[in-house]
Amino acid sequence: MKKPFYITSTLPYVNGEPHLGFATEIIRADVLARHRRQNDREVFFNTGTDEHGQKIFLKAQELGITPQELVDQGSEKFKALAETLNLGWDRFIRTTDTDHVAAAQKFWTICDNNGYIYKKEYQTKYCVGCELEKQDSDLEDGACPIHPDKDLEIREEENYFFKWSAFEEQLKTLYTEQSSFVKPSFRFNEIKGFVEAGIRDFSISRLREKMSWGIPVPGDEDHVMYVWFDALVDYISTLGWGSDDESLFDKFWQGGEVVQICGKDNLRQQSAMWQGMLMAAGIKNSDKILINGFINDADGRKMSKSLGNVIGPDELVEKYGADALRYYVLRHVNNHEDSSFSKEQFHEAYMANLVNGIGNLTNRILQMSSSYGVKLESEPAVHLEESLFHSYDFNGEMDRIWRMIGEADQFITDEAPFKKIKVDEDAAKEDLRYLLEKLFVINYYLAPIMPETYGKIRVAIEENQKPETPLFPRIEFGG
RNA sequence: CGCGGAGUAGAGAAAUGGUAUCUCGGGAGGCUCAUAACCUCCAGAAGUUGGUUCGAUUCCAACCUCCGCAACCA
Repeated sequence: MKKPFYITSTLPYVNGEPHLGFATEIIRADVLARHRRQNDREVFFNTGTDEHGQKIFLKAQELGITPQELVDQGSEKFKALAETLNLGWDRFIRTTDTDHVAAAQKFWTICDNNGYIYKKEYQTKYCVGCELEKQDSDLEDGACPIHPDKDLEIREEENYFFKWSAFEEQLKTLYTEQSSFVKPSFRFNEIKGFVEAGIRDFSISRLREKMSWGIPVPGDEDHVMYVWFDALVDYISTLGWGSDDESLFDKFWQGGEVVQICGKDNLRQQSAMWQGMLMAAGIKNSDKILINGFINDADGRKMSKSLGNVIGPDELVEKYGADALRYYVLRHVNNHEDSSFSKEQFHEAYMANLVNGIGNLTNRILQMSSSYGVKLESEPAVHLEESLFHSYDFNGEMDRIWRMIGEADQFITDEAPFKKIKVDEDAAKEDLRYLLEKLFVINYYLAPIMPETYGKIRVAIEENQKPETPLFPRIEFGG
């Protein structure tokens, strides 16, 4: 019996547009889910939206709508990715879902009962110019960058704190025992260094009178939970943890292999904060945290609205199709490092590897096999264990598959069955049988990556007919 | 001396203590099954300065340049 496989993306904060970075994260999660299913494992693939907190609260005020209306609209944009990117998740959880709210409160209560939550005075820095609290990271030279001439007010309030520092040793032990807990290793080193430097308890509540858009703290009506404490619990609440039926939680979290994928900005939250929270609640830790890099523009600058250099997944999918974007983020977005992105690069990769690569190869093989009357008699063996997706090497697996495509192209040139057919029909047919088998195998490996293309090639082989319309049509570059 | 990462053909990437590989782009040729696709060949690269070594792109040191993080962030 193979171990069940649990994969979750982060829950993007609903106050934003889906961008290429998140598209990469969730496509990779989807590919892993499909790949593990292909390997006969039971899979639970989780995603959703993170919907509480101050930013939502303020934005809703600004728009003159309720926070609930705002998050209802926002979560639809992320839900739509299922169709845009062809994703097959098992649950799209919203942190405003009633079962999640109940689970988050239960999680709080357990941590509290175990002695890991306490109340303490908390100092905040408040800029009277902005009329907002400021984090240290918002400040420049200890002053608000927008109002550097105004002094910051120090305000005190009582907050609940999570006793994260109690888990410093346990976290170190976790990192020692699970030697590849965080991938890649340089990110693992980063978080180890962070924890070894000493961790501080963090605030996990906000005063309701100041910011009411959060999950109520159990037993204290004056406070709501800080958004991170609530949101991270989604990874288990989605499985029914804390509900009447914990069977999915037992199967996929307790009894399964738990993999989380996130961007590098989430390293700390996923691999240290959340792990500490799990320890506090007495729940098993995750098994692996995969950390992606960022996607920047062609000049290496962060994509942002203010720079006007944002390229969204929607426009790419509209022009090139979901499979093309899925292909691109797996092969040309670096497994771990930051990557640059431009429409030119994308177009180039599409033309070279999809149009001229797998698309053209499919046509040349099926053109010959159908006209020579050679059909695939039986399905060849596929060695699924060779896939590098087992070890989360997206780029490597893609290169491996495209090497096979190149070999098939070269075989056609070298053996020239289109010439042979005139002088040695049997030999030519033998070549075609080999090529059909090769195409079948390649296609099998492509299945988790490009589900739509996989289906088309499968039909083409079965019917022994080249696709009526090209798998990947030639497209003029523009826009 | 806050912590960390990265510098490889025109562009993007990879591997490696001993001939530096791949993709795109440039040049030449071949082929005609294929979506002007495919195949072959050619030109073109290790930031700087030292050190270790028979030999360094690889290991070490310094410097230069770029980029993250520093408790909100894919």
